[in-house]
Formats: sequence, C-alpha cells, structure tokens
Amino acid sequence: MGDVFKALADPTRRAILDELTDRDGQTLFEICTRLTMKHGSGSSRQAISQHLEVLESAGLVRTRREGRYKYHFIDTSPLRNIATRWPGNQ
Amino acid sequence: MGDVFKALADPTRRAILDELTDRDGQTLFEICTRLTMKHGSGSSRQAISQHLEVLESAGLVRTRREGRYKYHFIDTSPLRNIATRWPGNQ
DNA sequence: TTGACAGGCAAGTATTTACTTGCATAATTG
DNA sequence: CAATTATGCAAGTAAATACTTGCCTGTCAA
Repeated sequence: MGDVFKALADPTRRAILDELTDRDGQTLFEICTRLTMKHGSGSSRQAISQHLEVLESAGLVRTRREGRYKYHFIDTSPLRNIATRWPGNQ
Repeated sequence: MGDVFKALADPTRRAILDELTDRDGQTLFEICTRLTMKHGSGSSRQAISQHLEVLESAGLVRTRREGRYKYHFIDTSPLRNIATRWPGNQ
C-alpha cells in the first residue's frame, strides 16, 4: 500500500488527477495526449504509466481493463483523512 | 514559496505537525525531544530544523522569535485547498 | 496471419531530497 | 566576561524518486 501524501507530492500526478476530474475513465494514451495539449512539456508514456501506478497504489486511482484498453478512474476517498488529520480545517 | 503537497510528503514533517497539533508553540529543541520520546528513532536537531524550514515555506508553520527562543505554530489554512481541489470529497 | 496499437516490465541514469558534519552567531546565565 | 544554550548556515554525502531506454506481451483489424 502506497502513501497518499507521497502520491500527491508530484505535480505531474496532481495534473493527472485534475485531468481525471475533468474527464473520468481515460486510457493511458488519452491522459498522455491531453496532458501534452494543456501543459506543453508533456511527460512520456512510460513516465505517466509509472505515475498512474503510484496513484493506484495510493488508492487515488482505480482501473478497469477491457480488451486492450485500460480505463483509469479517480477515487477521492483517501483524501478525507488529510482534511481531518489536523483540526481547525473546516 | 514552497509546495504544500511536497511539505506533507515526508513522514517526519507530518509527525512534526501532529506534535504541534498536540502542543502548539514549541521550540526546536522541544520538538526534537518530544519526537524522540514518542518514535524511538528521532531525527537530529539539524534535520528537524530543515524540516521546519520546509513547513514554514509551505505556510504550514509560522514562527515567532523571542530572545534566543523561536516558537513554532501550526497553520492549517493551506490544507483547505487540498480538500476542495478534487471534488466528491465532503 | 501480419501489422499496428495499447500497454507492461525491468534495468540504468539523472535529479531531488533527506540527512550529516562542522563551524558560526546571538542570547542568556553564572 | 566566560560558559552554556538555542539556533543558523553551508557544503558534502547518502538515499529516494523521476525519468529514460529497450524490449516484450496481448488485442484487434485488414
């Protein structure tokens, strides 16, 4: 089980979560191309793939395989602990 | 200005925030000794000092100098953005 | 069934980050 | 004033992390 905080530490991974928030259930290639559209300096496919592994291991992304496609879905439930760990934050 | 997410990525820094939540306004040495009490393998003074710099640069810790003492106070307001950045998280 | 497409694996490189080491400064205390 | 206490600074080391490179497997369509 990965660390949610460490998963959120990288700006590329946060951009991936933004992207999935905007359009849930994308494939690896869709995420790659849409990231290069928005931010000029897009990461490589392998880099994004490894970021997705980190996000999945932290429970922030769930995946479903269909044929040769693999769809990625955001899961925000692990974020709840962050909001409640240090009080005075409502 | 530092990155709030990167500041939260390190477990020692999160332990410092826990410690300040438990008892706000501690000096560097108080934080060091209380961290070594709870978790056996306490970090060195310099390590904690550098962690505090990161937390302060991220806006999670504010400081007040009085004589030779420097008091550290937690500020949870930067955490609000985290809770609201990715919806479906109330 | 051949080729293109989507994705996976693993080892190596490069960059970041955490920690250490040693000395310096400033405020108190005896 | 000298010694101690609390902290600061900066360069170096060690460990973690992000990224690359090259090849491999499975799926589908012509």
